[in-house]
Amino acid sequence: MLPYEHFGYIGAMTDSPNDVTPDRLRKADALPPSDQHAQQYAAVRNAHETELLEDYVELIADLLEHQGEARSTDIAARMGVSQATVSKTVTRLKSLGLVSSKPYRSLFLTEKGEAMAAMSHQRHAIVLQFLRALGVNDRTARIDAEGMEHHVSQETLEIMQRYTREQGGRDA
Amino acid sequence: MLPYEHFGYIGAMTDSPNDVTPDRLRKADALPPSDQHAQQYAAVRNAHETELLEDYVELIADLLEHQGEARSTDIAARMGVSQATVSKTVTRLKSLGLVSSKPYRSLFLTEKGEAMAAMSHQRHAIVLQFLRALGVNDRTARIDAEGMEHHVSQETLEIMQRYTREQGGRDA
DNA sequence: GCTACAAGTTAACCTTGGCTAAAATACTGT
DNA sequence: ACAGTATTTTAGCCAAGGTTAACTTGTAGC
Ligand SMILES: [Mn+2]
Ligand SMILES: [Mn+2]
Ligand SMILES: [Mn+2]
Ligand SMILES: [Mn+2]
Repeated sequence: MLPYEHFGYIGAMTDSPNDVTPDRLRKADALPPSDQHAQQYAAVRNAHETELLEDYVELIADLLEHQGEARSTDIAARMGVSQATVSKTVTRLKSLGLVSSKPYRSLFLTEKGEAMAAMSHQRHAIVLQFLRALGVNDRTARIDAEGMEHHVSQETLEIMQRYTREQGGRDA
Repeated sequence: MLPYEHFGYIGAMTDSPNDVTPDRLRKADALPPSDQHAQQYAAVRNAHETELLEDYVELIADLLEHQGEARSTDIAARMGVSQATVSKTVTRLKSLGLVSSKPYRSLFLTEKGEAMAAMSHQRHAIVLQFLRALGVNDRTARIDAEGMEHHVSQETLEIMQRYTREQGGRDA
């Protein structure tokens, strides 16, 4: 079921055999101090806690804007999961005060939900536009952005934005 | 417990009020076709399935290289989780044929585990070096790379690598 | 106004990835 | 050699995010 039964990638871009990497690059390979290292992983676990919620509220906002309402069938279709899964996640979103709805009716965002959706949307757009500006194919850029967006710091976001702005004028 | 109780970010970089965005940029905001959208999310769910395994084998390889052995105490400290958690995850890694060890002894990678570690390490390095080349602070770059690495396509990796190579000579 | 179908919910189940507390094993110093 | 400490494993717990199957509710057509 899992991949990694076979590896085609390595070797193609492995460090060249006669390695001439200067030391300033090589020594960066050492492990970071243990506590800093732990903070890296903690940040990732943290991002994973809100990731799905962000995608949901963002999608709900998009549906409200582009289709007028956010039905859980549409969410299920767009997320590629069952309606039961959507139902359960929506329950969680409601209990977190991000979404409101009456049973068997369309979904809405609370103030808090809208704020989260706006932030997520903005961040998503910055990452997507950056990837396109870098030269990544639109289809691929959308896939990568969907995952990357949740792991990009404020600092990096700003740099991406600057790059896109400067690069944007060049061609596109 | 979860964030998003308060938002400081928005407004700082929201689309400017008197918006002059040309149409070619604006219309990209439309939702992608439903099935393509679903594939985006599926790709993310997919990445999440192997993410932790990749981080583990990568860390084990690093420990073997830099400390001579990979003890689960060290893994627990570096990952910032309890030893019980490491023990359970290692059981899973073994059942997947990525790690081998005798009970109460140090850990080793199988062939398959080493292949996965090498790939993961390489990808991780490309992303990290790219972020640094972009101008992201090392500490931040490490945090972002730890999460981003699992969501970067081959295509994007190659572009990142090229950028780092070209930009690398400029300053640094 | 019924009937049929679409949409939404609920129940029961599974895996992953965390935790704490307790038990088992290994290691170290005297 | 063995006492005490450090390490590893196990057991029992929990939440998130997924599934299918069965049930409920809403809605459109006739
Ligand atoms: Mn998003
Ligand atoms: Mn996303
Ligand atoms: Mn990694
Ligand atoms: Mn990682």
